[in-house]
Amino acid sequence: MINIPKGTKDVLPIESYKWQYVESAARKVAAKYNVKEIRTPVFEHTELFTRSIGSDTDVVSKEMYTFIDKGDRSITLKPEGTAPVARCFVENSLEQGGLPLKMFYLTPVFRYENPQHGRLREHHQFGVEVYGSPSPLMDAEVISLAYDFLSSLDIDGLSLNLNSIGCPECRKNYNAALKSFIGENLSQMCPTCRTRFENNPLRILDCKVDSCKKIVSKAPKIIDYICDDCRNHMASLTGALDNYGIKYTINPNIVRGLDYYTKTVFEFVTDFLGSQGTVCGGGRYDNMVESVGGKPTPCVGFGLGLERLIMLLEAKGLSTGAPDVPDIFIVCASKENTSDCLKIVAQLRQAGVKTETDFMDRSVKAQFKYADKTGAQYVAVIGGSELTAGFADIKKMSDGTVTKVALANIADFFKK
RNA sequence: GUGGGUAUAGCUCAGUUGGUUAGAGCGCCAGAUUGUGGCUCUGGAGGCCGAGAGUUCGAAUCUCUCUACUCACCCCA
Repeated sequence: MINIPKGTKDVLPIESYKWQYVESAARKVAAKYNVKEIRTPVFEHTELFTRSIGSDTDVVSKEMYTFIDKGDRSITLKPEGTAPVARCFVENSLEQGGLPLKMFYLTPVFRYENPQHGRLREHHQFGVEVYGSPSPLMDAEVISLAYDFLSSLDIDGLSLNLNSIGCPECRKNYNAALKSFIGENLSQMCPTCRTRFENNPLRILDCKVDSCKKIVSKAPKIIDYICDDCRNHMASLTGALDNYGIKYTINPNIVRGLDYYTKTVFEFVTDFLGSQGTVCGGGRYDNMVESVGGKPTPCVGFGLGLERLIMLLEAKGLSTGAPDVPDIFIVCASKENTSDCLKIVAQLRQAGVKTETDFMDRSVKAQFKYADKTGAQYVAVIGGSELTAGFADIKKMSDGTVTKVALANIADFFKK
């Protein structure tokens, strides 16, 4: 037997309705905010991710599904949704369509990680990306969209953590402060961090080596180093969130694992999912478009994990939608009537009635049992007597009541 | 990458101090008088007991190795 690859999951027929439920909720909220869908390929040139996400990040340095294709190109399965959108934006000069440009995607993403509860090698994200507006009010718009989406699924009690990691200017100051602090202890740091010290000091903050963590815990905090502009940006954002009535917590420890973030970063976190509590994470990335070769364009967005979202709905006992069921199941009384029954089935379907019937040569009783299992709302037995009389009894399965309906009018019965 | 836990029917699990043809519940299929579901009853199908090696007269059970799954660190969604 060939098994499913590690860290991936099938969505079975019996549970696919849950996905349709959250995906349709996502599309609904996107429409409400005038956000248009964008679809990009599952794979991209590897360089897109190394340049935008940052080659020192965990995602790029050890979690990418990268391979050489038959044309000798280095290809990578998308490890996140933001960079491909930036590539698409630049490649198609989407700024010419007028800014801001608001986009969303529903996409699989791939990271070579060690799977655990709420963490997979392939997972799916609902993401929103807004291009062109530097305004903190747009940050608030994006956060409020995410909040709106979660609320539309009746999710409450998530905490919104907010932080600013500054612009390149304050990052420069902070890096200097960090470097002078780390510099004194550099000899005690791991080799990787010594490289980071030169290339990307900020990355040292989430090193997992114990000795490094110990030193880092005493390091200066970035939020104490952001410039007036960034400070004001944060203030306007929090003011807007107050206006919307969205509660938040300033959490100076959020340093996202993707290098492209600037200024605002945020996470919606739950304590219902064990250690994988982040359901939605995002922020502003004003330099990303430039890093993939476009004109400087401010952007803000988020990614939201659908697997975690569905797990959360289930953990909280909230609705995950309901499977689609047939309106009517046609039970064929005997083999001689099969073609007449199928004719009726075809007519009903043509009229838009969700219709099911038996294809297993079952007895009438067994057909009924099966009809019940499909969740069909109504069942009609059709055989010789019905065909000659031109009428059939339509049985409502929930209470057993029966209505006599002309065979020609069954479709009308469902038009109410 | 580093730890811990678990591997027996489609699913959830029993399996006693190693002892013949490996069990239950649920699910599936078929019946309970001739064309009517849910409840009940009866019967049936379905397992190389994760893989390999070892100990033993004999291993689902004991030992070792491997693999998979799972949870956690970390990171992320």
